[in-house]
Amino acid sequence: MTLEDVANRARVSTATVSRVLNGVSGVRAATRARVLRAIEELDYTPDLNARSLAGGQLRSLGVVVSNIANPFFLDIFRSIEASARQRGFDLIVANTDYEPDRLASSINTILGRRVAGLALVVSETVPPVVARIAAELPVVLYDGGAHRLKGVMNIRANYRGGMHRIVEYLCALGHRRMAFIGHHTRLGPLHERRQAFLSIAEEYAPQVKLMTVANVDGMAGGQQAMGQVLDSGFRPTAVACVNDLMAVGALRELHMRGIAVPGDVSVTGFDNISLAEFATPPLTTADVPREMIGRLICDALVPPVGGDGTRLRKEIVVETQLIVRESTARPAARPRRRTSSSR
Amino acid sequence: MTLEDVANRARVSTATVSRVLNGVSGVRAATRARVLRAIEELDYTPDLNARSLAGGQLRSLGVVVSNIANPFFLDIFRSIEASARQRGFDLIVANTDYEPDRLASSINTILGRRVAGLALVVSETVPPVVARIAAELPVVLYDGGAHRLKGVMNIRANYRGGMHRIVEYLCALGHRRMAFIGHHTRLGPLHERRQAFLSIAEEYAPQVKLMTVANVDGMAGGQQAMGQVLDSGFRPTAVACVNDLMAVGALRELHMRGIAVPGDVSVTGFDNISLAEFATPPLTTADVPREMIGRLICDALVPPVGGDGTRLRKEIVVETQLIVRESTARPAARPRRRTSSSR
DNA sequence: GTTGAGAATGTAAGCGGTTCCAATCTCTGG
DNA sequence: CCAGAGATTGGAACCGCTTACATTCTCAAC
Repeated sequence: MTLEDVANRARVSTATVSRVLNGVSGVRAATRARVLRAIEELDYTPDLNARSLAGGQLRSLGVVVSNIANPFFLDIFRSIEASARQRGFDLIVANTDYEPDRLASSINTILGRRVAGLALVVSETVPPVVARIAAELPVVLYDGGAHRLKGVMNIRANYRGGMHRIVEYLCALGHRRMAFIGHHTRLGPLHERRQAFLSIAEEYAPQVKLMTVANVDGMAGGQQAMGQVLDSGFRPTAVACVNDLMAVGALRELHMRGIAVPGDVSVTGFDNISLAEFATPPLTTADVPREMIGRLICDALVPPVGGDGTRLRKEIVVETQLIVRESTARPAARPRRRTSSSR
Repeated sequence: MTLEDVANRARVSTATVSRVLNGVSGVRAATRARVLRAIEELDYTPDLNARSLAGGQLRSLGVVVSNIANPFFLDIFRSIEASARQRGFDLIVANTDYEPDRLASSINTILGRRVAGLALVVSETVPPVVARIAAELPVVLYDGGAHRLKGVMNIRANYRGGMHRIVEYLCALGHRRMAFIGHHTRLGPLHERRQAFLSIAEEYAPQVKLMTVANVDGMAGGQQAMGQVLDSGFRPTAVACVNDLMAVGALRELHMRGIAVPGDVSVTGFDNISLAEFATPPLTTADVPREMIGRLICDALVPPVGGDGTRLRKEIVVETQLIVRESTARPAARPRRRTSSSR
């Protein structure tokens, strides 16, 4: 089924069919109806490849995510999709599994499809080639870390602030021995997050004892990391995890070892994925407004219907919000040791 | 950057560049090298649209899933992606949220991109139009229910068998009052699953007491459904859920009401998503080999490198496996009521 | 009935590849 | 040294659609 078939059936030229298809004004109502009927009867589907080749409006956006299995990324993806669909765009996704190499090749594949815009929702540091790409089409980077690329809009959550609130909260509860569980800490943005924990913890409680462990993302990674902490002999009263998924894994390990949460150890996550609420116990975490982020990304990529005079904003920082649930509490009442011996 | 730019730089014709790009034999090594260098220097990316328009090899597959937020579908998707990537194919996804209308439009969008094959991993009943599509390209349907469409290969898990094992197991433990929690039971395949539970339970324990509740997919849906069961006054000793995600939601509700699992109530899931293992308590469930399913789907869609004489098999049924964890146990020792009164 | 502006529709040139077929090379054997 | 088979490479048509430009209609005003 091609445009020509439709044109023949409707006894018009392909140009007219194209006009009808694209809602261009200047087609007589009767003609339009005839064309629409022909389209209907032949149930014709335009070839999107030919369309974008021919220079029609690009109607799709590219999205690259680090780990689609992590609900955090998935939620953002879904939010972008919802916004995009509303504007008549569809999405092309690629997943990198945190491998910088795959980031580059994914970007190429997507670019090969001539998308209208590109969203990089990744925790890897993006290659410099992105700056060149940004000259040709709108590019939005989520969580790109400090690297500020020319022409690339940066959206990020204030992780430092969120972590600040979490650590502050834990300290206020009385915790002094803490551990941090993360993954892929060699990757820029993720490393940064660990640093944030360290510096904030240090600032808040100079006498704090710390340990950080890294592993792979996911529940299994969190469980394993928690095991490492416990096996090391270090007995933190609180464990902060880089995300909720790992926190759930940590909870499991604690549960299996008969360590009560929050009785013996408090655990915190980050992101506030829906699972956080369904964990046992429900996780104290920092909410990252993924829905809003997805919307912002889409807004940035789709040329707004109004004037195009407005250039992209350089950076948008989204705030997080501390969500206190039941995985955190005051530490067990034994840290008096030092105090009592001094009296 | 177009083919022509590369051709000029390498001092050859576009035809030759194309041959190099597609690995067609019959290009002198020296020429090939020259072309490759030009490609490198210009860092040229072929326009996939133009390529598929021109009738080159189609290098992408379309996948439609019902609910990408459900890890079950996500896992299958990822498995397909892994297999596809290995063969040099990439994926175009669409999500229907269980809405039959969106199924139709998703299929159109994907077809608009001229994919090499189409996988429908959906719980909705597929529209008859699919049969027509199947005449043009390979189509695989997962979980398509009873509707056997001409030319469409059907892959499905033996849900009935899995449910059989679950119910059998629960009955063997001594359960007689059971509930079933599902979602979207008006959709064919999902309805079938509920029926399977009903008929099997009936067969196994004629005196069984049953209740079935339906809601939306997801943890929240499971929690709500569990609430409905309890509010109704019915006190089952075992609750079977249509999938793990809903089971986790059910667990949460039980936990909040102070009902012990498996002490007071046993709970089972289905699918064996990774979360099942991390739930509290870990879920007894039926493992559906998603990895294998994804591979089978990909194998069916990608024309095997060997002879093409082999036509698609009509149907493949994948077996499930009972995974016993800690969410199930014998019912509390009070169901003697009837027996004791008769003595 | 003409005329002419503006509306409606048709014509045809690409968009960036692939591939059939023809043209040109490269060699081997006579 | 030349013919001719086989290996390389170039030329150009075409894939399905959009769009600038040309052509044809329509109809009000003269």
